[in-house]
Amino acid sequence: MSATHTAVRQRTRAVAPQDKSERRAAIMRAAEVLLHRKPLGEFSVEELAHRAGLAKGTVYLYFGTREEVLLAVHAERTQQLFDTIEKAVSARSVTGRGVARQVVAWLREHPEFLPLAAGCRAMLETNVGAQVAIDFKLGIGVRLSALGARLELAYPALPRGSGAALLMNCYALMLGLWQLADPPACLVDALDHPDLRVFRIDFERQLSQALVALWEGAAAPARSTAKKNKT
Amino acid sequence: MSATHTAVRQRTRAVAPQDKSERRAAIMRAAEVLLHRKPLGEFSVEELAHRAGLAKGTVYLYFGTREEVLLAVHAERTQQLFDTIEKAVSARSVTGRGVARQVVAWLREHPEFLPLAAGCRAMLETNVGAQVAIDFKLGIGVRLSALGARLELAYPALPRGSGAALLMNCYALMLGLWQLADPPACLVDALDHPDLRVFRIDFERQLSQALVALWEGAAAPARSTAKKNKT
DNA sequence: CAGTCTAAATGACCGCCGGTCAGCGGTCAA
DNA sequence: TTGACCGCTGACCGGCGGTCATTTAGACTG
Repeated sequence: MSATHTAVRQRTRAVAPQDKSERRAAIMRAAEVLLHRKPLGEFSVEELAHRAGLAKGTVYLYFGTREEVLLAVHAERTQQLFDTIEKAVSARSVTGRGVARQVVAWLREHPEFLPLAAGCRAMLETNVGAQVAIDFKLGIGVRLSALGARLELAYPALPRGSGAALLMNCYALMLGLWQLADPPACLVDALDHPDLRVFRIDFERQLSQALVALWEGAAAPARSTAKKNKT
Repeated sequence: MSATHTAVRQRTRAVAPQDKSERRAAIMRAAEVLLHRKPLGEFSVEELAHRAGLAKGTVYLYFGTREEVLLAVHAERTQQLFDTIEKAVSARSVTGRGVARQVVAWLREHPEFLPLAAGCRAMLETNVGAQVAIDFKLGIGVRLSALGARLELAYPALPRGSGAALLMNCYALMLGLWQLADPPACLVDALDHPDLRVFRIDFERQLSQALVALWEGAAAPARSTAKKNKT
């Protein structure tokens, strides 16, 4: 009775472990393309599968949930961002401004990064396996610690142990500033309104300036802080 | 044939404009309660309506979409946060540390604020009428400009016109730092892992310190910035 | 090369949820 | 009293994330 299944062309099968990881990677590539074309909210598994040349069910052989696909893509991109920062920090003389310029340039080349980053915590909270979430955070944590330490070496004014915290602050500022200032599509026409003028900021410029402030604030054990608590 | 409708208890009707706005407010109150109880991802209109003692369809008489309910609640809460900041800025002597302490205290009392704030941009982008989005931004923009101006008065070291930008930077940092550092439920057990130690930060402490750095960076026309571009 | 068997791939199907709308009945002016 | 207006309802719809019985590629054996 349930001969509902039609005859089907099946894709060549991924049997060897290497084939499988290639297929997994192919899905992630397709996801990236899709993220370029559509806003995050319209990212559907059906369309992802279609773009990857697979059936929807196949995607779920390689990823647990829709969010895990997105998280995997984001983890990869984040490592690339770390590469960029690492290169900048390894430059002759490290300044907040110099690093900021590199990061801002990288962001411009990867416009899909910030939307994903902004949705990241909600994904971790909502629909991602605990182990996947842990692995994601681990990948970032390891890199962040290492980069923090390297930063302290390259920039001796930094108090010992505060390198990673400085990086987190910078990342946080970047993420939050984008969420505040990047105008959603439905608002672009209205930005001329005088009371919306506040939001017409030069994202890259303001980000740079704020990063420099954080940078210098971390280097100089802040005056008004020093006298008070030092635990 | 379609006498599928059963006999029904109807709620007292909101006829007068005031009744209507009260009902609208009641829905928002119910939404707040729901946000206390459940994570944002599990916020369903069905349950919202039930908690408000209404049918699902009735909610859509007062709000256009699920996201518009959330946005309305968030707008209200944001105004409260502005009130807090305004009070802090009106204190005898304004310091970054003083304002930071007030804000952090307010955040602790309103734990549902940051998750909503983090989802805010995605909501504006995805499923909110253009006019609603504009009104939301307007409400914040007006307040932000005013508060920025007042901040410049209270804190003369600030360059003219940079008050609102400083506030935006502070808000951005707070928002981003929470997204980075506040552990999702599924990660709380794993935080003992050495490579996750980086994320075990004292949110309130790190936020305070970073805010102070931004504050002082804005007050002192940054050294390394001054010599370079000034457009 | 034919036969056998493992498991990769498929897509129809399920349940959930945001959103709709035809109909019910409370309210109030005439 | 009455009838029209309109606030409210909840069954229903469509879309989407996720499942799983079924199909069959293709590895392996003799």
